[in-house]
Amino acid sequence: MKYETIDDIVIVREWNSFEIDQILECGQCFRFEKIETDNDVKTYEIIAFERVLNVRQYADRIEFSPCNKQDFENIWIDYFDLKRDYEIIKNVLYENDIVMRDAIEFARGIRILNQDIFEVLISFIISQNNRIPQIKKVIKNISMKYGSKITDNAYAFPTLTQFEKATDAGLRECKTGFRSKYILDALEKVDSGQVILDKNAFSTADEIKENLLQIKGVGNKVADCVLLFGFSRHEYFPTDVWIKRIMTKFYFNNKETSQDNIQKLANSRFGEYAGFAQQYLFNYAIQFPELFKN
DNA sequence: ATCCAGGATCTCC
DNA sequence: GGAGATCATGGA
Repeated sequence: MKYETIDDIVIVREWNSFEIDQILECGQCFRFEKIETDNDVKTYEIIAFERVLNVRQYADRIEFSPCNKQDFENIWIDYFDLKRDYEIIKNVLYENDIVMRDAIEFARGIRILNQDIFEVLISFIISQNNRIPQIKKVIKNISMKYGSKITDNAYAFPTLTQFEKATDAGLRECKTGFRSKYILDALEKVDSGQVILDKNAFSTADEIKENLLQIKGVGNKVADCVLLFGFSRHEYFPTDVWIKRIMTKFYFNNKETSQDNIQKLANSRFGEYAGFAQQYLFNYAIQFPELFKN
């Protein structure tokens, strides 16, 4: 990947497996806005790591702005997972798997973002029994209420310290609903050190998961999302209703099966790339909901 | 109006 | 250890 810096714009001219609309709209993150998409350029605005980033993708270049060289190298290369070769992953997942082939071909430009762990934790607590547009609204409400103002209309996701003034009533004003008590429990346990959101604090991913599961409102699926999207544990395969539907239909001959069987199949078939497979499949499933209507 | 959503928990058996 | 109700909120 080659890039250069002009004023406050970083321009990438060579890349593979990067389509900004697919990366953001595939359900892994919530703090973005589509500015425009036409034939020449796709423009999105992202809020992450206390910054607002504008991404403009043309046929021959991708522009990141405002962005200096340091931020690009210290933050965004990791955030967009730009050092990983997704062609290798896709080739492995392709083998002997016509379903994965279709899912990947449908969105070859997906990448798994490396997001802030704390933000991922709170965001996916909010995601339970909820819809993506509503999740985005709630997170935006929370950021406006407790987070720092970055620009005129962009607020950073609150830090743990900023969340200290959060109350049940305050969170409910942000439309968190019944999840407010779960958020408060997460905040308390992270603050006390009972739950540790540090990539280096545990030797195995299963220990991280055990640690996360102590939080009231964090179950198997939310924990797996935090592991995959926050802790960069790409072998985890978050199994929500959509994954259940698409796995049941295409890998279990449309016959209902247990969560455990789905996990086992994902592990044996996708292995260390299960998390990537999950994102291709999830994205594929939500784009064709009519496939799963009985 | 009724149903359901990137689930988890509680209750009951 | 599985099945069913419940949890806010809002869009279809």
